[in-house]
Amino acid sequence: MDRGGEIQLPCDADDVCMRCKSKIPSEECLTCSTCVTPWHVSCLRSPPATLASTQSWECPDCSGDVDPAPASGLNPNSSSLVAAIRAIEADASLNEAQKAKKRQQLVSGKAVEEEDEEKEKKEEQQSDDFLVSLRKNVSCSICLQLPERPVTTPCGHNFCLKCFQKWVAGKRKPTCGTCRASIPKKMKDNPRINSVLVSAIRLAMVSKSTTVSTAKTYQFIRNVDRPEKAFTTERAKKTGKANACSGRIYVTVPSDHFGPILAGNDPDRNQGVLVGESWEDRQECRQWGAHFPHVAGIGGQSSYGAQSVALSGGYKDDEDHGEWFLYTGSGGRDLTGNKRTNKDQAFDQQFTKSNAALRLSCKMGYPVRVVRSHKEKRSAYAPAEKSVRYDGVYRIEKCWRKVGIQGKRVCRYLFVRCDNEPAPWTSDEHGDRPRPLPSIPELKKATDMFVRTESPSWDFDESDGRWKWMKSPPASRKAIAALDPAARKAMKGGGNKRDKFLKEFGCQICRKVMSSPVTTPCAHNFCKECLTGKFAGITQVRQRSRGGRTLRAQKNVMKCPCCPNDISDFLQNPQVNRELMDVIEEVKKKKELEERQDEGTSENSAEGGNTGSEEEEEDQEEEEEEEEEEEEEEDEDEEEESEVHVSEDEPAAKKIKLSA
DNA sequence: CACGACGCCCTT
DNA sequence: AAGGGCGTCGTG
Repeated sequence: MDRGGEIQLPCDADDVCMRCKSKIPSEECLTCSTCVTPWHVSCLRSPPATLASTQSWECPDCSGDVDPAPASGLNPNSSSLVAAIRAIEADASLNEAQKAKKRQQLVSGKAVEEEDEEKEKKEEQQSDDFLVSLRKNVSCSICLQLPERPVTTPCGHNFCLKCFQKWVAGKRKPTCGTCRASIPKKMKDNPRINSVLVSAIRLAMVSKSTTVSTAKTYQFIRNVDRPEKAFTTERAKKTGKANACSGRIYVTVPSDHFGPILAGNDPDRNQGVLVGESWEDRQECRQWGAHFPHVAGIGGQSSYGAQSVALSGGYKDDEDHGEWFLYTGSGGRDLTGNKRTNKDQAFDQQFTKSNAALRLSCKMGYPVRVVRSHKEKRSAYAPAEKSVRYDGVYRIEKCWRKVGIQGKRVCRYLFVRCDNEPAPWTSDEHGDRPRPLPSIPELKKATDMFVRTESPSWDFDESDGRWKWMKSPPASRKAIAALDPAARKAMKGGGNKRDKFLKEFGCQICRKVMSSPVTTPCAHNFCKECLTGKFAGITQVRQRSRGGRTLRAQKNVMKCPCCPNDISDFLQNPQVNRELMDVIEEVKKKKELEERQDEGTSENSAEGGNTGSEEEEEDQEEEEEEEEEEEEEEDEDEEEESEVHVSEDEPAAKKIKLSA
């Protein structure tokens, strides 16, 4: 057989596995968590072993498992069925009923929802100008369709991944299908999805059906232009995480959200933030909304309440007993000299700022999220691994002040766990039950004692057997106010789809819309000038000499500004992605024209509004805020919201597929 | 707009 | 092992 059969291959745009050449029902597809490419489970040499691992599964291309498969590598049918069922079980976007239906379909050999296809076709016809220009300019020159899982060659041409792979398969010296330039071996063996193109296409597909885009997408929108991996400036990138840096917030809760983060607030995974989940560092923890401040230990507002605390070992007075702990307030430290922290307690703490916020949460009986860091060395309950872990919600039963270990007064809080999920350190199957308060010797010397008198907002419902909001949680004030000036500006002026669209084409160096875009083999996009400018004056090879003798020239490694890849070969002759450039130009032109005509945006007329784009945007904001408030009242099990988000992401990819 | 904050990496 | 030093973002 041909050599291509030995190489592990994904499914193509028609859901045909490129390895076994058979049409694969979606139940037997696994999607790579990195490149979002579908793969036929039973054609994988090493399919994920556990249920849990299917969720963060990486395809052979992304995980580097790219050796030729043994001839006997194909799995028999029975195991493919098992794998397919596993895949269904792992699909977090499905509820139990939907899973059951899928399993049934799988066994009976039937599938596919026809109505959806109809609907999507209709939407296809009302395609807006983005799509038109996308289709016209950015198409795969092999299949002439919008590229599915687009890859960009160093010569600046775009293809579907599958088309590209078919094109280069078996060729010893492959050349570009468009311009005949030779394709480097690395690109041939390991093409990378051009994610900028992906999201641009997605955005375009989504933008024409956003009339349903509702409430919770707001916070999501706010963050789309931020990097997934946290970094900001070149310097920050260079110094890694030495300096706190910005990154996308993955959840749709505002920073003043109280209580657990539910599945409906988690558009990416649709599972919420689970007790026991952990992250590399505070920054990553922040990105999942468990604890927003990336340095401070208390997340909260003095006149509103505290939403979360971190136990990181920074305050010696902390005393951790797992289900309950004594927490120390913030401040009282000398931070002169540009310090972020200081172990010495220099002054008395007061019930102000975040300390007041905690006291308010105590008074109201709000649930407070708790994260524990590995840096807390003295606690038996802190995670052993280098991580920050979400441990569920606690209530503050009382607070006071005392003279701390270092001789200054500190604020003190008694936290008692009240979560419906068991704590990470127990083997219990159930969460907490109301428990008697522990006796605390230090209370004898306490001053400024405060105990909650009113009934708590978050309490145990005996009839339900679970903790829930007994009074509605405080309405979020952050949905609008939390917008940083830049994002706010973007919402107002650039909130329309065209501007968002242009943002997708931002240079990773100058952050502006790319002038002449180039795409590296590692699939990162830059203005040509920005990229070449970065390496100006650096020669490809370095001449070395010693004692008057000339030594062998050494190659200079040139790292991609976005990843560790060496792009020195690409830099010898970086080609502008003309197709991408044409799209950008076209969108820009249209935008200018519109601005000159001073009319409201014409797309999205399904809403029936003749309002200008700005007004429309503002209206949406208000609507969304209201929904936000009402939503909070609902119980944990409610998952209406989830579909909204799924429709924001999933079908977008699907639609692209259908159109191809 | 100034500044605080239970971080994080690097150098000594 | 300890300490210097700094991008950030929310708070007030």
